[in-house]
Amino acid sequence: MQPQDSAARYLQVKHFILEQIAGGELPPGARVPSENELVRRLTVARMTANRALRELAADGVLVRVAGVGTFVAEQRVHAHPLEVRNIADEIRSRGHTHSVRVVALQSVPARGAAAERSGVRPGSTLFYSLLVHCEDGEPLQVEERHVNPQAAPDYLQHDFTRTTPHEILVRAAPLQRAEHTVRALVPEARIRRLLRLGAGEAALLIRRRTYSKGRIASIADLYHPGSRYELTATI
Amino acid sequence: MQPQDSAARYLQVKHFILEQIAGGELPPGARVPSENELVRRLTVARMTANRALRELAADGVLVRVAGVGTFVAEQRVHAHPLEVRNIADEIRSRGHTHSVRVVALQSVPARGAAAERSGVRPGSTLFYSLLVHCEDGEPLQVEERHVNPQAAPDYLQHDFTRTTPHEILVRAAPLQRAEHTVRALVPEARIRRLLRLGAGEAALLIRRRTYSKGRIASIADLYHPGSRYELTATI
DNA sequence: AGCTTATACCTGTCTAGACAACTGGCCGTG
DNA sequence: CACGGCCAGTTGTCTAGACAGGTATAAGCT
Repeated sequence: MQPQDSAARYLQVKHFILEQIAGGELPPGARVPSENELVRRLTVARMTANRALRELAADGVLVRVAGVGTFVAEQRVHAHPLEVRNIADEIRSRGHTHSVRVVALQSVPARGAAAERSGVRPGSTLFYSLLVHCEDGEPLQVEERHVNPQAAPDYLQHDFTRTTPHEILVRAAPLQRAEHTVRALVPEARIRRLLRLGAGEAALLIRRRTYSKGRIASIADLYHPGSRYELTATI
Repeated sequence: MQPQDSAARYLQVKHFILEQIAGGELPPGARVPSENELVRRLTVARMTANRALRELAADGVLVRVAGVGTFVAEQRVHAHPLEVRNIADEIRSRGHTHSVRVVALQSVPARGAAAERSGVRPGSTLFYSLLVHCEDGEPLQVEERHVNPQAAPDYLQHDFTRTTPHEILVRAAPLQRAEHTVRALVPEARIRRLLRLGAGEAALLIRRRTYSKGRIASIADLYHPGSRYELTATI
């Protein structure tokens, strides 16, 4: 078993490909280096390159055609399963650019529904952030989040255009469990404007509650435009 | 490339395991033959056995622990994050009464989008059902379903007020896999009326594709009122 | 008894080589 | 020009062997 800092070779190959997709050197439809090419360039065995490409194909990142080659998959319009995965990776894995707009970032007193849902006593302080994640400039997710200060004391100090809230939380404390609730709704005007939705358009809301050390670490309301986002899961 | 009728060895190994799970010889939690055991019993290379077990683990069928062994995962199909439970069970488990109204039940020619999604050739026959599931008389789900006749030849003969389509399909043929797609939308008038939704209300659409014997067995579009239904998942 | 060590077994990974099957293009033939 | 065959490149798979690292158990020592 390789230690974390020197990842397995097949993971290095996967990252080699994924980074080129994220960086735009490999746009959708582009031909990916063949297995033998990877063998030469990365000095690995063909089986290792094969495993990397095969797994990326299984994830839908690549498309392989026997006898022809391996190509970057055309943009999948849908998301991956309901795993705890951040939207930035999801967008980048489609080869698109991810950008964030920070609408609000502050500490707020816990009160009313938010306090009740967070499980903290009313009056205590919560961190609050409201971000808009865009794919190629188009808003794809509004992330409204309340964070338990005990789970990430330096939450407000981060630059959210560089790291996502989820990454910060994961780094601060291991997340044990996540509860998801998925609903369809026609959002209030505030959310609608941020997502640039029409008046009658529906949104998909994923409310994600993450737990760390037995306490609620964060509650995130993730709004997505119903017309441009869908969740997929395979059992 | 092996021809279809003599599957690849690693697929044979996967089937060898899957059949023992399906047959009950390997209940959840049971220890699966180790890689070396499979090498001896099935006369394959260890890499081949390794790939089979690794893929089954990636699918969540097995759980592997380095240094210990490989085991059948606990409750597979019924505990997946996005498991969409039988709506009848779900309603009854809340202590409410479940009732069904059969709006349509017929065989239809496969054409257009439905044919394409089903993977059957245009012109062949599909079974079609349109049901409304109610909780205490209130519509909670519109179930629009296309069924592959090969998966359940006697589909149209059943009394859907007593058994649900899903139960019939499970009984007719073991379901291998299900794909779910979740979307939010403001439904067309036809669905809106069946759900007794207001003009601007959102609906949660779950499209469920089930596979049996490698073929699509059924495609179901499940519409739910956004205001009264939500999907929950724990990871 | 309690602790340490050796050991057998397990998964995880990597390698080098091999053969099969598919694809596209090149080239010669009719 | 049309057709068929050859060929290089690619993916798909399988093998036998190797080493690393984790885990549980048994043996041995204090």
